[in-house]
Amino acid sequence: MPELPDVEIFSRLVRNHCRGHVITKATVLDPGIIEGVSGRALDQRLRGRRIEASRRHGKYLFIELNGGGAVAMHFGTNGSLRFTAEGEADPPYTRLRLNFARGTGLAYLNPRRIGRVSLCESPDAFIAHLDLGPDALDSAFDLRAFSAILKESKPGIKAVLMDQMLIAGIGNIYSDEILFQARINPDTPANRLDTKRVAQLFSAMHDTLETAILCGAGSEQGAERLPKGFLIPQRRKGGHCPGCGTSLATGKTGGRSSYFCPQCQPH
DNA sequence: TTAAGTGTTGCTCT
DNA sequence: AAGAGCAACACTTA
Repeated sequence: MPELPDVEIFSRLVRNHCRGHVITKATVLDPGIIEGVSGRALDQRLRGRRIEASRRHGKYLFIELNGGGAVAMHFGTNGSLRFTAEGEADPPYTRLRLNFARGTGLAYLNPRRIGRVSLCESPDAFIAHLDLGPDALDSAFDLRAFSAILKESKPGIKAVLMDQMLIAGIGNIYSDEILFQARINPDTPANRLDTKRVAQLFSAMHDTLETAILCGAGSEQGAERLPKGFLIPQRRKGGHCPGCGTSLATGKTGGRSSYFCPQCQPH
């Protein structure tokens, strides 16, 4: 679930509610989600640090601290972030909590415990180390750069959109949505898309991701607030194309299920 | 009731 | 060597 739009919402939550706050304590409720440091070391390194900024690259969130360094978060399959008020109990599945003065806090939730939190010297170094591709919404990542990547990729376009080393931020759900909006079949080899379709796809990628952010993806009601014409609310067994009403088709790529309209997205 | 499906990443296998 | 398959996990649906 947490793909680029969802993580963007989390990033804004940190920016709006946590920026400027000093961490008084880091409470590790589940050491399993922390990578590279012990719970004790994490607490020691975070105590007294102030949150300066929040930024996102692909599906990763970076909480930047004064004096350098950042907390890097990945949300796996169903993680999320919640700002907690004074006296508020930890939401279910809270794995880590950053405590601020006056009793407020930031809770990292992760029911399935897939996903992780770590410390890094700098987001840029972290991104380089993981060899992540450009963020899908980075303004420097233009049609020209997008086109160059597709031209050199022969796998199906869906697999290419989801490859974090090529383009960062798009997962199983939004790749289906983007391809539906662009009316392109998920199995089309990326390097076989003509110039016009590549431009349509690039535009659909931007529109879809930006619209999802505007609709508050990541929040509980996110999916329900998506505009008419989106595939996601119908993306299930027995779902129908929001455009033509045709029963959605399903496919499998690398163990991931894809949903698409056989009418609007023909081969 | 047991079994399959879900979502992301990283590893193994071919 | 690219591509498939699976493990990690907890929960829901068939």
